[in-house]
Amino acid sequence: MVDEYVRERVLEAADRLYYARGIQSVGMDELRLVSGVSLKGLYGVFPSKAAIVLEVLDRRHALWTDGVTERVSRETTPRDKLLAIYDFLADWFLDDTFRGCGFINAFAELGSISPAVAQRAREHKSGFQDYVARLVTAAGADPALAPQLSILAEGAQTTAAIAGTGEAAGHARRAAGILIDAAMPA
Amino acid sequence: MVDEYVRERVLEAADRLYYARGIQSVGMDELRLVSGVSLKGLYGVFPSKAAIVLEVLDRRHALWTDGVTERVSRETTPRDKLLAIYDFLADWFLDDTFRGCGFINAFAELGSISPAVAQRAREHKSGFQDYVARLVTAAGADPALAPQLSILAEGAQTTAAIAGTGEAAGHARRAAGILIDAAMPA
DNA sequence: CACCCTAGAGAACGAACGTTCTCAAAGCAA
DNA sequence: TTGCTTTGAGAACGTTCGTTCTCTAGGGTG
Repeated sequence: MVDEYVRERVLEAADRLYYARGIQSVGMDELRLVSGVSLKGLYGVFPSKAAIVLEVLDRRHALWTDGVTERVSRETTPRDKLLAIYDFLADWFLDDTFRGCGFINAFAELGSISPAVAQRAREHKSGFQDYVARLVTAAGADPALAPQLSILAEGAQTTAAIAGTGEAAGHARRAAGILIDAAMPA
Repeated sequence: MVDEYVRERVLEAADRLYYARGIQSVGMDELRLVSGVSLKGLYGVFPSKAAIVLEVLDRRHALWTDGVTERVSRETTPRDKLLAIYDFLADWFLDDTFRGCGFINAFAELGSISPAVAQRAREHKSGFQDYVARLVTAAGADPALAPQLSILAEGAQTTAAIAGTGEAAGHARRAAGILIDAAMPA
């Protein structure tokens, strides 16, 4: 299907632009320019900018989930799997396109005026929290560890974004190690 | 000075509107309506919307700093002072106007297109991190504890904002207690 | 009362936005 | 070639924004 190819080109360009500069700061004309798809083409495949935004978020959620699970799966022990989350973050923070969590950014920008955007952000975050909770359960640790590790990951992302440096990943990783040790059975 | 009164009325209304709905979503006309200051009056006291945004951020930084230090000062032991940060957050999260950290939100919305906004966000965060570091030093704990506690506070704010609930404060507080114990001399 | 200065209401302006429309070029079928 | 359909470039439309301008009403001062 040629439509699928056009869709992907648009979504890839939209994700890059929206993430780098904010959603409201990027107009349809610039998306046309960068994606190479004419305005008529854009509106032939998507009904509106709002629909593109939601699909971009869905796509980004899938990329994030794949990236984290892939990195975690490379470790063998339950403890290392939990810590791998912060290794994944460390790598991400070094990417010079890194500008924080796209869902936090989208929520900050549109969460209060677009219920659909707010819902995607909530689903993204609760999905991650559930994933961490499953890793914690598999590790046989106190379930209370899960939200603590999630909050550390969350805080590392915004701290790194605003500071413009990646150190937060290491700080969060060390804190996670201590919390894991405190929550794991001897 | 009557100008000072007008300024404060404008800044208070702007802060409330920008925080609740995002900066770009609030026009000067609505600010006129809510503040009760005419457009001519607005532009008589502020040169532009961008200037209002920066002053709103400065004002919000002062309010945050005052609120945290006041809450911390009510505790006596170094350990309780550190934990008081999360008690302050817990109260804030219960406020039904709570919508996350205004600096994270402003950074997400404008950080990449307004260097001045990005700078205020960085200054706000590094100011808080320095404050936590001073409390950690006063407690005689390992300095590495400071960024860990800052990241927990950061993560609690965004987690609470997106989830729409305040539980994150308690989770962060419990994690902080464990990290403090691990970093304090016996 | 007459005068002047101020200040508010709101029109006006130029730019930018999301979305739709026009029109000419291009591809394809016969 | 001729005719039909599709497509892209970009003009156009209606709205909204930040900012400025106009005009008028009101209030203080002589």
